[in-house]
Amino acid sequence: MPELPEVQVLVQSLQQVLPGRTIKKVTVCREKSVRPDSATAFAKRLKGMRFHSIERRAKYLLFNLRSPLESFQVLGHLGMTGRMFLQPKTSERPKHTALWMELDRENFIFEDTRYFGRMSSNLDALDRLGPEPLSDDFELAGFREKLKCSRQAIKVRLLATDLVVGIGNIYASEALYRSRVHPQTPANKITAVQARRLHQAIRDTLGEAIELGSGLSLDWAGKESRDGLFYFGGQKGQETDQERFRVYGREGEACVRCGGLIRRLIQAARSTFYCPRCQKIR
DNA sequence: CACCATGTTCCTTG
DNA sequence: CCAAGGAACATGGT
Repeated sequence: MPELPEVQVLVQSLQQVLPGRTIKKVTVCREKSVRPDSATAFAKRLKGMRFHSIERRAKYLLFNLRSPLESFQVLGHLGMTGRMFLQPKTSERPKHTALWMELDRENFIFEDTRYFGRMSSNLDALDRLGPEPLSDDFELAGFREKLKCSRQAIKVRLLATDLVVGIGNIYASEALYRSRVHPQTPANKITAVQARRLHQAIRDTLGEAIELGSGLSLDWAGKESRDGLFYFGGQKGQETDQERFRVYGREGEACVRCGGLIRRLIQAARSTFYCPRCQKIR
């Protein structure tokens, strides 16, 4: 479900419903979904803790937990297919529930079909992250400097987490299209003008997606097979990916800017979508 | 059966 | 040694 905007919207939603609630019990259904902690130690450590607040860093959710005796953070990552939501205690848990927490009247569910996601009380993953794209730490000057250090195609660079965090396969194509930069441009060949446009396009693309997602009502019961949130459409009758994305998933369709045909190519074993007429190399 | 899929890490290749 | 490319993780949809 997630790239940065989807995680941000989820964090905002959880922040509305979790603070103040106590974890009565943690059940780990899939041991590998708690890494690198031992699942039993993780469950034991969380029992009795209370949610204080939830934050986001890159695509990680950070749960601030407190008790009269201690306070610590737990990290969550949704991988490709993770979802988190509250469910009435009487509801049937999803088939691919990775772990669940018993709260008061409801259960907190971490469901993850492909099990690439995880939860952990080990925060080491946060150490190696680049700047947040929507914060002041994401400076144009630094962005340009880092681009100079690699000949890798810009699309592939955007997916690494050292240049800037939070951009995934969908928004990489979208941001490049907006800034009219060809996805195969070597990073060190990006001009000053292109870098400025791309820097702005990254912020605009992610920011607008968060705004859109923040306005959708959520399906907290987790009944929708698609998603309780807004990735790939959210609720029926709402805006779907077909309206949200300008190039992603639109191979063969007409570019809304120039009418040319959107093309798909493979970079680092993943699809990239772009308009060959709008996005020229150099 | 084929191919595709929102993320990240690790191993191999050149 | 380094950068870049690709496989792996696991499950499902079309």
